[in-house]
Amino acid sequence: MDKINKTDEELKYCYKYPHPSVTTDCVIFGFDGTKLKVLLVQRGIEPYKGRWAFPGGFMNMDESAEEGALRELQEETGLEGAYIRQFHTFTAPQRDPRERVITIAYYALVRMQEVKGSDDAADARWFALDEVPQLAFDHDQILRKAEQALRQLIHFEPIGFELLPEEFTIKELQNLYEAILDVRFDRRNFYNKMKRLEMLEQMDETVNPSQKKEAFLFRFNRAKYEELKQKGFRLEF
Amino acid sequence: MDKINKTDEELKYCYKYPHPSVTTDCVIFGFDGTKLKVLLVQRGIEPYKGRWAFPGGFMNMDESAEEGALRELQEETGLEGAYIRQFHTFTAPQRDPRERVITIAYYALVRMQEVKGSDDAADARWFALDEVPQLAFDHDQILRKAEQALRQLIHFEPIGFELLPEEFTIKELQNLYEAILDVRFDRRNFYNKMKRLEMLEQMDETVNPSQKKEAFLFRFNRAKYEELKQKGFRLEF
DNA sequence: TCAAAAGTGTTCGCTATACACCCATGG
DNA sequence: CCATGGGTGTATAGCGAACACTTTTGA
Repeated sequence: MDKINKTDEELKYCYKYPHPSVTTDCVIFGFDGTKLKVLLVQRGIEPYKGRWAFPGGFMNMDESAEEGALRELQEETGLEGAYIRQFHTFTAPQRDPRERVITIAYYALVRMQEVKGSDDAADARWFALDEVPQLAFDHDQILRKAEQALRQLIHFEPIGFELLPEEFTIKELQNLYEAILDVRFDRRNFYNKMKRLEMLEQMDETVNPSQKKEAFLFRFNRAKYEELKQKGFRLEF
Repeated sequence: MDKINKTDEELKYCYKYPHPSVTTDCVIFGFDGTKLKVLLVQRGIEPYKGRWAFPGGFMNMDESAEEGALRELQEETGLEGAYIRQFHTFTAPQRDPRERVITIAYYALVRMQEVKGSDDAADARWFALDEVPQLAFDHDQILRKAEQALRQLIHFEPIGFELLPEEFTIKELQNLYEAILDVRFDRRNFYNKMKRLEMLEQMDETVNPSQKKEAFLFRFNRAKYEELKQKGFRLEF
């Protein structure tokens, strides 16, 4: 169960009662314009060597869990100050076969375009949500909980801000909502709703590659959103 | 900062790197028919001796955080198998002046009537939400976060089940929703909405003490609720 | 010239909201 | 007999859901 004595190592941090190790793990969500994706890293060591897992690591004693998660995220993706959110702490006694480890799990919403070493890196890769392989440890469970949490948050916050590029088409926005909520919307109703809400600002540029017809680009009107939210409004679908 | 050497104690649990202590704390919500309340205990020892705080304690190495929280809850209130839910883990490095302690926070929804040693116990007392004094540690912050989490959950789950007695009046149900969401509803619209949803089962008994007119008692029709939920329905206000 | 994608309405039914009336009870 | 609280109904505005027409462009 718990290894009290580790042979031939320096064991200089001693306590009267046993303490678990504490890690942070980060489910990094991205959006490619069509599908929701997560960034996984392949484990190079046992246990679960070769399996994919979420990036994460031990929390330092002089940082909060959030600071730790942001540090790990920076190390993995190069992103500074990404949008992250704590959603659950996983504590099953046997979740790590080596010793007692609890993990404080965060999810991050990032723009895939801004993440270095994307699709082709050997040890870090984006996976579409429906193509995620079996993961290390209890990370399957962590992913399910992260999806749930994301689905909840979207009812209260305009998450699109963080996952989409500055400028995007209405169709991309709709794809995003459909991917997160796993539903289908009527194209025209979605458009009408967005227009009524007045949260989108239409750009002059209409460029859109590789389609039949050119599409307008939009950007979020964050000020307008904050104003609506203040008045007790909630973004709902 | 971190005490590596505690004098004249047995320090038999040793690690290569420092480990934080891990506790669970539980925000226990109750409802008296009018106001939302929380159960606090008064600290008998330093630090923060005399201050009120949420019940909680160290997580054992052979139990999950949830089991730990349930155990603490049972010890404090005598309640078995209460409805609890993890909502956040608090990790600020200095949140405990003695040593590094992180706490996994839960809230519990209980029926005040079923909790022993209620309003008059010396070291445990119910406080209305707007009468909570300044708390120990970072528990003020924990309370705010718990309220937020409760307010979120009420949009997706019929929390009334857990906080109200088996039988209740419509007015009590309305008071509960108003207390949690901090809004006011029109009495007649609330009644109509409940009627349309068909989630309430009217009892024959109409007893209601100390009022001008007798009021009907209702109970939740849990089966009906589950059925609606299955069809993608969400309880909203 | 045809298929596919995008911009823009219109209609209808339901629900949220505002509001009114009657009944019972205790002072 | 009136003030208070509780049960029940009705009218209206606005939103969600279903649905249609036009335009552009590449094959």
